[in-house]
Amino acid sequence: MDDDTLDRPTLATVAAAARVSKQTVSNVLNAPHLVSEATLERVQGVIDEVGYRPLRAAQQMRSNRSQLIGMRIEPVREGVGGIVLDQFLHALTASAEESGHRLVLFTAGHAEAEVAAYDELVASFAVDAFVLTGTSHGDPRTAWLRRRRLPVASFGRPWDDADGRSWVDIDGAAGTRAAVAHLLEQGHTRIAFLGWPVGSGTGDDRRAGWADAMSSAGLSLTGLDAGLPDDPAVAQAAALGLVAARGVTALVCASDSLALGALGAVRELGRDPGTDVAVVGFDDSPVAAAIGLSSIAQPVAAAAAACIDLLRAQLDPGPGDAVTDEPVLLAPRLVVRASSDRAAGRPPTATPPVLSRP
Amino acid sequence: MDDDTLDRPTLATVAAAARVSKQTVSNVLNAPHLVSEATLERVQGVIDEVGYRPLRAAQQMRSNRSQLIGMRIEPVREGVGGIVLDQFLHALTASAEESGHRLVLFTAGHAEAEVAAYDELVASFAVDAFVLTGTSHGDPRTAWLRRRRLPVASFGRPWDDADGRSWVDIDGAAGTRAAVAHLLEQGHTRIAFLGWPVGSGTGDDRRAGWADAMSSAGLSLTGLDAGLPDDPAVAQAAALGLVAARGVTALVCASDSLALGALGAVRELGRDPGTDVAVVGFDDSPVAAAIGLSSIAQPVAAAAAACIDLLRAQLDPGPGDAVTDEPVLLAPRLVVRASSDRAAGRPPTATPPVLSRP
DNA sequence: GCGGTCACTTGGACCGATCCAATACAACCG
DNA sequence: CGGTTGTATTGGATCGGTCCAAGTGACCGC
Repeated sequence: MDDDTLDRPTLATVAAAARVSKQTVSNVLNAPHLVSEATLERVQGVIDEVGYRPLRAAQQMRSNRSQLIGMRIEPVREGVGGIVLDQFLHALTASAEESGHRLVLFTAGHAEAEVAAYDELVASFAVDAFVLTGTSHGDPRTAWLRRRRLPVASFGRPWDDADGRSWVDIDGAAGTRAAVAHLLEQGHTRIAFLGWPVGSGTGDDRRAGWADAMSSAGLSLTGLDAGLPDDPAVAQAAALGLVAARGVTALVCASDSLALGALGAVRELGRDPGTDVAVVGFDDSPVAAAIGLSSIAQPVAAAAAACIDLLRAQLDPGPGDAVTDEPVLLAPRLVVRASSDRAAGRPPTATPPVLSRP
Repeated sequence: MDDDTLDRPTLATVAAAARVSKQTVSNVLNAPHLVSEATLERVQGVIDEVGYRPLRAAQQMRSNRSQLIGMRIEPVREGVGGIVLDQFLHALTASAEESGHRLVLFTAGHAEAEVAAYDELVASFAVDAFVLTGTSHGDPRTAWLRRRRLPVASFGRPWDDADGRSWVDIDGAAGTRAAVAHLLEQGHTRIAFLGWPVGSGTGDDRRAGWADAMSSAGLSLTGLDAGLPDDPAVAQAAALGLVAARGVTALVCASDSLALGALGAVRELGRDPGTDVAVVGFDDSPVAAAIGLSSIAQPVAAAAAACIDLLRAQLDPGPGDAVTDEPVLLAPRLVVRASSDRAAGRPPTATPPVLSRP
């Protein structure tokens, strides 16, 4: 047995071993219908035997396809918020792999630097496509990419219509609507919303769902809506006021961080979370699972798969794919835990507390 | 002005515009000392003007360097535990970029599939190196990679000595020692350890630090050591016993999940966390920051940089780099928050509770 | 003035795949 | 039986860089 570990087999190697030309080997892999049954089998046998795999770089030189998808990740991590993006990244890797692609990561401090990074990746690496996250109003990135006609899919709506229709997002409004419905069912009527200041697309979306469901139930919204930074301590103070002064018995929150603060307020008032005052978070981060907080889970795996589908449609616009180049809006799923479940009663083992330090 | 947006400039394009040969342009970029001042400037000018960048795929064909580093990420996410790895991933992307490399992600269900993925990456993408995480006893991956003489760095000790010395890890024992020291300073003497069952390298390491510091202080370990699955509910029950029945006033935990459970037990007993009973977690996950839990932070950025250094030394073994091919053990940092700080007193706003559902 | 060194520059082969045009050979048809 | 089709296979050019060996002057010392 010769040591085949030294240098990798090439088309020429395989061709020689199978006594055919390089081109025929190439055809076996890329256009099998052009090859006769007999040679097909023989060549395939040699390929398997020597473990031949075409070198992507060589293919890329002629085909201009790298099979790589670029994605930017944040250089630093913000608290709990980044977790959903990380989950998305994991799912995206898996989805990309299913369609023969791989993810390449890069960082960029600010939007300007990110465009420079795109430039470099497109020019030198020839990344085939990009997945964007955290798109915002007037995003310079989408404009740049669009100008170059590069395949793009974004996770999160580009809140400007001009930024194209190639996006996948979670229907935040549907999530908070479901939360309100669940709380109404539990007998609550004074249901407040703890969200971010008006202006962030995502936050406004989630607020809208709450407002919508409340109005539909004939309930007033007055004084039940808070716009806060994504900080548990701030949320705790705000929730304190809502529960103590305004008779609120349930809080729908735009994030698990805010919900964490809300739980703190409930505890501080000596009420029992879940039984007396219900709290629902958003994102279903590991924290929520760990402390028994009801939360709205984003279907990140489905979102990732949808992103890849969008990219595929742009990469090779086949007849069947033309239709799929449409925005995708996915419904989140409410995960009910002890923090909003009266039926569960007071859980026997409970209550790690949360402290905050001035 | 001709439209240079249509096809990207190549070496030949630049060479023609600067009236030199392709090779000279190549030298300008790769061996500037061979080029005269005058032509250097002129060629550089053209390069900047047309925005030329070498195509990585073409470079790779001759140099056999892809500038890509492969890293596997878990297909599914386990609770809070995976967060450190995600943070590491972010830091690694940044570090890799500084040395001109990029990260390629891939997934693999089980170890066997992972080796197959390595095979594919090495053969077709020509990944230059790999970063491993979560290495374990008798890991088939390290053996395979070692056999191929592929540059590898692992984050986390390969607990078999045979698996090489190219690793970076956090000194868990130093972390728990620091936690014990901090708790002794706060006046605690009944300090328990909430960890995982004996057998996991990481867990045993963290336990050893606690045991070591306790012994050094002349304190007994008997009955103060618990080995549990990484689940807050289980930890809560265990902590309950330790505090109520054994007079424990401080708990050092092998993870933030366990610490979360411990805090629950403290609350359940009506004691005040931080003042009456102190709790210290491990990993400093966002949860810890959010709820005011003291925790031991892993220096992931430093670990990532060290991994890249190890890889660089293996990729081009220069004379200066030979020394750096040594294991790296980094000291973690204790972050003190309200859950273990008597001086902080009872925080005014506090206590989101943690519920668990049967 | 002539060989030799040095600094700079160049042409051409080459990496490993794909694309295109050309060929060999059989079958089929009028 | 010549001509047309169609199938199976092949050779050679090509993508855009890097490596290697060779070439061109200028300058220097003897």
